[in-house]
Amino acid sequence: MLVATWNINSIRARVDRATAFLERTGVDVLALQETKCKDEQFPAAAFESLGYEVAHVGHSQWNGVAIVSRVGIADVEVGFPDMPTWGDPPAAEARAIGATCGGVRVWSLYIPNGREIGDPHFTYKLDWLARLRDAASGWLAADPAAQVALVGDWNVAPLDSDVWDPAFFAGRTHVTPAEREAFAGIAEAGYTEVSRVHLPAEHTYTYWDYQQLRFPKNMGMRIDLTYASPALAERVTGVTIERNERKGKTPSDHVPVVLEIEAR
DNA sequence: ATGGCTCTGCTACAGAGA
Repeated sequence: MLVATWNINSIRARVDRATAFLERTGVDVLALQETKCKDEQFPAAAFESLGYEVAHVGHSQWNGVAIVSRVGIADVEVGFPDMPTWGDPPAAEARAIGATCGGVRVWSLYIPNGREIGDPHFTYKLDWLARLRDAASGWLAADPAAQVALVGDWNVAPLDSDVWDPAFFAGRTHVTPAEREAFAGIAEAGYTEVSRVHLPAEHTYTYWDYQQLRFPKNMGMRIDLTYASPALAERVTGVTIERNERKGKTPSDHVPVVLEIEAR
């Protein structure tokens, strides 16, 4: 089974890319982030005509996460337990959706950006990751053999070698010790970040800014990552970063990351 | 690939992204 994650940066602007990607790769489960639309605006028919089912949550032009699956999509859950809220009045944002697909509990996650160090959004980001750690820890406590994939845009570069120039990021978000510790909390809860296990090379990126010719110069970041529960991690036989999806006309600034999972 | 940002709502620009 193939499970992929992709920050698509508007599903309406790139639905043709997404469907072409599914047809080309045969991915069974695709987790999307930054769909940037409301539920009724999501182009579900384009996926359904290819034999996929869709679960989506989106409230506005911001955020939005989805799971697209051709191996079932059961027990859809919008948001995880005790997920932090944002705004005034406080409300749950469309940043997490879970579903059981082909026997794997897949979570499509869009971790808050944080904006600037010290910004309330930065505190929100750290809190969001801490609550996710607690939820993920609970899932393993309830079932140590759980098949759980936490995939998405984490907005954290765990290592200095995950960004094109650590000096550029000094004083910026995504690389601070606080963010990296919050990200590591998921590992401390028992999960393995499987993309690095299979793709350990430094300067392996999943995102390149649209500005300043960052992609042709390969000045990117590795922020689209996958935590797998112990029982799932041992079934992951390979990971692929679909770098070519950053090329061509109107790409997303992120590319898909594909996990190959062996059958049980 | 041969270039120096893009999406949304809205219709002028502002907010957000990272």
